[in-house]
Amino acid sequence: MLTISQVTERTGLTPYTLRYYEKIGVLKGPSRRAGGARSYTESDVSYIQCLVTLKKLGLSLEEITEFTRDGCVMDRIQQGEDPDHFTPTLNKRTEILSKYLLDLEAKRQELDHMISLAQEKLNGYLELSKERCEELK
Amino acid sequence: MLTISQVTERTGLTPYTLRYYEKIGVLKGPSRRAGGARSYTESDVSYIQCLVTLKKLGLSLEEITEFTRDGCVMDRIQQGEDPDHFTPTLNKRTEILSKYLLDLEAKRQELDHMISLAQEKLNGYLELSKERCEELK
DNA sequence: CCTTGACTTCGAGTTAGCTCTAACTCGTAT
DNA sequence: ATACGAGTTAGAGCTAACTCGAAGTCAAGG
Repeated sequence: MLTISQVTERTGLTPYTLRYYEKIGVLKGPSRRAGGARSYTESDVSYIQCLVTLKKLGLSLEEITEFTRDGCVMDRIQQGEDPDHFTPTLNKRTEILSKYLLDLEAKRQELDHMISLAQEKLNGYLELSKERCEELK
Repeated sequence: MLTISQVTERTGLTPYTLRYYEKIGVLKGPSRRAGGARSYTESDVSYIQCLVTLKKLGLSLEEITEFTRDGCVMDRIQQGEDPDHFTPTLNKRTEILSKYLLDLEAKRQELDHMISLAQEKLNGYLELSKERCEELK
């Protein structure tokens, strides 16, 4: 069980931010130790790390909440909870997740495009530098 | 030559946003037609589209300004401007661009990781659905 | 017992990035 | 001529996402 400051070390978020995320419902409140201090599990940490990555990729907290709501269900089923409880919404959730995947893949295409543009420009620079060197001989 | 509303159609930005970007220096002011209305070129549009992509990938306006400052120099050299004028800062710019590329590639790795996580979860759902179907027979 | 340090809540303040309103100026169609 | 639609500026207002300060609680060490 980890304290809030141990979680900040592992995730790069500040304690302010962690408490803020909890307040607005992006994170569920972790268990508490005697005295009321937050006590995080390893699984909490990996969820937060996932959240941080999605943030870096430009998703808003609202989108993250929307998308990761899904993950939980899967985890709960895998941890042995009765799948019948979730069946009614299973198709809906599969649909959301597929949409999420498509979004990610679109993002990857754009990113690949940016990378090749940047590479092109960089090659231009390097060629120019080479020419400059040749001239000096 | 395009009006501001034609540019909004092509880029998805609002006229408010375009003028705002100009005010804070993310975009250079385009030429004007008689009466003072902004008049954009095709090259302006593709620059703005590039900016929008970088935004979607989570870069701040400040980072975008920092990174794309570079592109201009290259374009100006390719358009025949004297490269000697830029030589003093050429190495510096190559360095910035390389860093930019590394950032993009790191982002791509994170994205790939997210994609495979999502795919895994989706497969979990699909398998579960399949099992459910089998049971019904 | 008392200090220290890491936690707690609550609520106010800050920054980035828009978003809109008001008041105005054009060019074109009726 | 006048009304309309699309543009203009300056500046106020708004939302998301933190960020911090104040005041308090608790557990362990001297």
